[in-house]
Amino acid sequence: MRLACTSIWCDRVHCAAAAVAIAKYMRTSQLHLSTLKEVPAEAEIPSHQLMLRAGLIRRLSSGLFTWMPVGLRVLAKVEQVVREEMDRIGGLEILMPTVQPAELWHESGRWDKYGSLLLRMKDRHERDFCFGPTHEEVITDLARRELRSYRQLPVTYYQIQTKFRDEIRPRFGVMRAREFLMKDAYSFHLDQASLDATYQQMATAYAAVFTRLGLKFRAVDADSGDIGGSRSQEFHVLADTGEDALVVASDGDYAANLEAAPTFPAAAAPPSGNAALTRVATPGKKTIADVAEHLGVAAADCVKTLIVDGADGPIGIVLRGDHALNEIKAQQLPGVAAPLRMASDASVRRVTGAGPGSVGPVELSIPLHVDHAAYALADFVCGANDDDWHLTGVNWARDTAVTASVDVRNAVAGDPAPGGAGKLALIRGIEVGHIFQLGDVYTRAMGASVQDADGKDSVMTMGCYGIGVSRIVAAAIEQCHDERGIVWPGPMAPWQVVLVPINQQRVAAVADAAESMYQELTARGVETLLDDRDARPGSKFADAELLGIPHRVVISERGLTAGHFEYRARVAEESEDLTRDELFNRLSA
RNA sequence: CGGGGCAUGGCGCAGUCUGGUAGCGCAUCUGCUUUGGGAGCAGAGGGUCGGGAGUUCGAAUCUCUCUGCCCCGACCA
Repeated sequence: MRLACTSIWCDRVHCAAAAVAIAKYMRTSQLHLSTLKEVPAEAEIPSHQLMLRAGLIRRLSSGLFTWMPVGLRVLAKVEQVVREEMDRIGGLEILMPTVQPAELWHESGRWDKYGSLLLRMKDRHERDFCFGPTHEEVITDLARRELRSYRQLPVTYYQIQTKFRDEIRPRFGVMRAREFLMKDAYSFHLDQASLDATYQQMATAYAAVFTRLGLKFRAVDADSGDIGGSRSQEFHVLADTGEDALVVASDGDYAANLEAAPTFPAAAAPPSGNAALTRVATPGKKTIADVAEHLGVAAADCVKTLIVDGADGPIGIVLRGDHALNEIKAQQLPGVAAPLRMASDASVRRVTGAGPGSVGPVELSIPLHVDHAAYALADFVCGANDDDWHLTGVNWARDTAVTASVDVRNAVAGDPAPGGAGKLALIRGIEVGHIFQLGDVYTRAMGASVQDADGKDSVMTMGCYGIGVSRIVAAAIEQCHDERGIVWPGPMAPWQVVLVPINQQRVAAVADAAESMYQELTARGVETLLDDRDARPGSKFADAELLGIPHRVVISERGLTAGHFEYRARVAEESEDLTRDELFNRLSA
């Protein structure tokens, strides 16, 4: 859901520093490379392990990381691609403060709503501030001061800056850090049509960013979450280790985050079974798996009844035994409390007469929401509202008062896709971008309006658009690595080429040839790393592969004698011998 | 927030059960040799064993406490 990544200060000054860094450290002897053979114990997933092993980042504290020179080069490249694509669609780059006054958050109502994700602090005058986790309040404040006329609209501001979110559980290195680098953009409009147009431009720009970076990605329908507003889409880098489950249609281009994927009723009315309603003893069987095994039926022939808190007392939600509750859908159901809370065991017992594990929809007097798939069952099994007893042969029409069903479960593979676009498949992704149409949630709360053509005040409508810049770095590694290390897509690689002279400390011809090639490639604008360390070839090769540099050129005495250089792509299994001209052609391509 | 685990040199670990004054591999430094897949030999430096308190003649080891980090969970009906 949330964007998260890690952190560096990044304003224009910083970017200038990064550019200097890019120009300067090109020889490994100057670079203070510190690669590790062994995996640090703290790292669990490949990207985190490799970022530590390759010396891209160092941890300061939980969820806080220092970007080391090589990592910063990669981060700066991602940042620059994002900046160029924002500029291309007319975004205006600004830089807002990271520290924000509480007053603005009171105006939007989020000071209380945002909870402990917000890092709060006081200044010397005991005034409340927070470290910005996002900037809707600040930008809306800016917009209401700066924007006077509809003639100034639409406008899109963006910044690339450090965010801090006090995550419940930071993990996976910069993948879900507390401090991270984010590009956040905000657009302001007079009407919905204008917002639609910018939103669509932004979607196109995001696709351009991820395409340019060389990543496999997918745009998916999404829930808007805490930030508010209506329409939203997420951009996910596809990787099996991704934290988010996505559904994609077999036909067409429909895709959605699992939490936002609708499911549909199989039929208008439930089938009528003919089994007799029977009470069966299920001593000690609390879970669907236990009950199904005990009775020798499939989990899909059972229903489970969850009791959740509601505004006017507990509410039941009924699902097919093998299906999972979708919390976002659940908390949008009439009467259900948001955020979703499971009822206490005591209140479950009070309203059902049984403890959790023996609850069912038959003769249950509280409001019930029954999922479409559960409603499509006949002769099913459910709890009897009596401890250690279940019912079999249950049928909705005959045995309950339920006459309708709702969508409250997670989709599963094989479910029909919306609009008849075939079946859904499940894949995994890492959320690296999210675009929202906020409407007037913030502009209305904070009084951001302009004069329209009729000279009347008109509340602006708003969109917001985020990219997790630092998370992209980790996501790219997660998507693209092998047992030897990182395999950067070219546009993200810290260098395009690494030159590995062998025995250059002793063979002057090798050192000279390497230096000459280094100078020429650099002059041609090819980002080249010269491994001039007095190290054995094996360790240079291992580092080049760990660092994931796309192209490697070996300069050796025997190669020079034979008139060739050994070239090998990071993704290739074999090397090939090329002449100097062939090599330059290859590397310039 | 709940549960679990861990904390010993820069990194990875052993030693803790059964108390006796700290060890291995990698890395680092010096010298010699070596040079096409993370070199060999010889030598060296580096740790008040996360902090504090306690028990004991004696604590990395036992007790209490604090802190930090990691993992799992927050669908259970």
